[in-house]
Amino acid sequence: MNQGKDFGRFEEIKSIFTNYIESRGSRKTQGRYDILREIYSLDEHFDVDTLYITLKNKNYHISRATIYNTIELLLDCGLIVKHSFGYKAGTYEKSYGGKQHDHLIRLDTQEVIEFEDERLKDIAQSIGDKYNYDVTHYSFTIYGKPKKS
Amino acid sequence: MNQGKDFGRFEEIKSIFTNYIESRGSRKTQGRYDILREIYSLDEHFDVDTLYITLKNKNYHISRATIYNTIELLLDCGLIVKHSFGYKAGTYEKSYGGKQHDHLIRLDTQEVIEFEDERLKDIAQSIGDKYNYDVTHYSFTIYGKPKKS
DNA sequence: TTCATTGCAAAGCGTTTGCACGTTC
DNA sequence: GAACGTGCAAACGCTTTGCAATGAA
Repeated sequence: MNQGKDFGRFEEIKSIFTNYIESRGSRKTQGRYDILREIYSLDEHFDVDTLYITLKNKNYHISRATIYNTIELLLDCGLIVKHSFGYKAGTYEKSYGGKQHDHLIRLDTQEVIEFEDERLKDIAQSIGDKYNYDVTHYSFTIYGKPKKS
Repeated sequence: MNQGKDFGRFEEIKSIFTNYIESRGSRKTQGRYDILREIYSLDEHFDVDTLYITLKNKNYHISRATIYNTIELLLDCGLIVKHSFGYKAGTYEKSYGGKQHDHLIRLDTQEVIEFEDERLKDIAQSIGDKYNYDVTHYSFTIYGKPKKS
């Protein structure tokens, strides 16, 4: 089960976060770990408000401000990605341990089709090498419309 | 000169827009063409507010609401792209006749490096074919940090 | 003439900020 | 104990909306 898989890796993820926090000289607060755990227990995209409500319903006492603060940290250390397909901003997703997928957007209806293509990884890698970057993740989005045939 | 190149194609671009407007049964207003022309005279990214101010300074009497309205149409017919690198939303760019380029984002500083890679076009095409889509454009964004070497 | 489009200003919505309080180090 | 982080609410900035006026068809 998916959730199980992610939770199995959670210690690893948590330590990535811990290392990052320590490297910044920031503080390891309970709320930050609660948010990280909640995000990694989700199978799909999330937005801040939904996450806020979810945490509230689970009786965590965490404000939106803290969520935004934590998301900033998680983005910086590459544990989540901010999705943006050219619309519907403010959507995030965990980015560690999942299967890479990318998106085909239908321009007239904004329908989203997910696809996988292994070639992209190599290209990302080669561009990273070219500029001497470690690649954390990448995003490939295609826009189009069904062929009129 | 770059601007000259784009203006040379402007009639073509304009007719794409006209065809799209007609296909929707919408109206061909002066403002819409003014906005299109202004966007295609720009060499780089733009945001709505800058476009609004620019038009205002050129003594066009066009409101933000109209700009948003027109941008919606231009997005729908693929003449512009909404950029989003995971931050700094609300940035647009013309997407017809320009050279395809993609982006490598430095996660800690958000510096943007532009690169070109012809392989992406083929991949976009092959994915489009797979789902029977005409590909209008695509966007490949890589996130990472400089190697610590 | 009709009705889509416009301008304007107000409203909406996601995100950020200021401040006093609470917590980590 | 000293900062940093937090919660709250107000502020902010971008985008959308309601409505009367305008203008394309």
